[in-house]
Amino acid sequence: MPRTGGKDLEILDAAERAIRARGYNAVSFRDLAAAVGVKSASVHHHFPTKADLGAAVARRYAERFLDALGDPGDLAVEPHDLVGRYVKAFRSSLEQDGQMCLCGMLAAEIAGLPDAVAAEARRFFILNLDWLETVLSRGQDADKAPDGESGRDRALSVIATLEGALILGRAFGDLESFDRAARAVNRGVDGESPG
Amino acid sequence: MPRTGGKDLEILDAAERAIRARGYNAVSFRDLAAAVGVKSASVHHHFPTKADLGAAVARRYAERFLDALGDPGDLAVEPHDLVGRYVKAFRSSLEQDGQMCLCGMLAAEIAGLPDAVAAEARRFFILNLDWLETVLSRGQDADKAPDGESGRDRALSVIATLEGALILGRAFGDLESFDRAARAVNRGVDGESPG
DNA sequence: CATAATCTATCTATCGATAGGTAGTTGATG
DNA sequence: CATCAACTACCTATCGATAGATAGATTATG
Repeated sequence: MPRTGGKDLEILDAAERAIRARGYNAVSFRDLAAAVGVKSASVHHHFPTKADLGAAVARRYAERFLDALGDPGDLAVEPHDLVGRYVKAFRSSLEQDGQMCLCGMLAAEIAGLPDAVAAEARRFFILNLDWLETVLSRGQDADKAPDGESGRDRALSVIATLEGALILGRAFGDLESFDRAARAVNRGVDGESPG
Repeated sequence: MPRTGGKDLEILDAAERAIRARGYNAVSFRDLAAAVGVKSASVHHHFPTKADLGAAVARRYAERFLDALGDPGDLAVEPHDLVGRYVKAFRSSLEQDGQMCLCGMLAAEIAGLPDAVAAEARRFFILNLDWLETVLSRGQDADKAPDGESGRDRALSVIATLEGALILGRAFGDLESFDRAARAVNRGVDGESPG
């Protein structure tokens, strides 16, 4: 077997976990090396610079995240359920040791990041907006958006609410704050004239 | 005159600016000292430890932020206008060199912060939720919330959306992303059955 | 044997923090 | 008014720890 380098993945896992917990600038090669059970020089062997490592972590994260969401145009799944899946993807961040969304964290720190890392973070949001816009455009039969708000606008507000809900969940250290903040997302999608 | 120590304020200003731009862990005493025109030892004279400085920055930020919002129970101002003022307070962050909300940044990094700093960040959100809940309870005449959603829930979603909108605005480096994401906040407050 | 992976050892730069000293101001005492 | 103690705000110099990164030797693998 060609062996796809299990250590690479171990390092990426450790780096992702550390960045999501404490931020890019609070992560060191020595910490990661200790977590994986090697010396820091070995981490440099797999990822020459910290920017290389950070960009690789962000790229893998975005890819995995989008894969888990599935096809936004899948007619076998209702838009409502796809949005529910989307909310759940964010919620699962918090469930794992109260972690942030990796790219939400990176975007907050963006002014202090290497260009390559910042670019990957931006890419994550572009891909997410595209996915959400596709889903939301299916759910709206034109009469659902009489206020001139575009699907892109709704996609932006959905992502914003969920990233912010993660921040609140972390600040208060609970899942309930996230759930209560994120409730508005479902309401906005199911249709908003109750009476 | 007792001289209220103008240098303290200069240091707090520089620290707030740096943390909001790049995060707590990307800020050093030497950077701040250089920005203010003194040596790093002098910064320690005013704020003995980094935790002291971080907590002082967060406390002042929360106080100033709440002061700017004014009285949430002021009957001379419509709830709609108070929420508009709230959105504007967040938007002004982005207008100043694309900065994050200080406490949004701290909450994201919270797992890597000294306890005293984390506590101040939490306090910011408590105070904001209280303010918003007061405003939103005025705007709802019960028939506006038939879905069993509490004022606290709405307050959580408003803050979440705005913190997330700042993240998007930073990721894309523009004000438009923020404005489009934040539009949902105004819609949710003005009432949501367009007719 | 050749290559990949890991090690030891070390470099330079910077981190937060401290020690000790020097002006300049303030306030009380004689 | 003159002197002295106390305090404030800086400074220089340095500490031990850690940062990212590199060189070169060693080990393991195919």
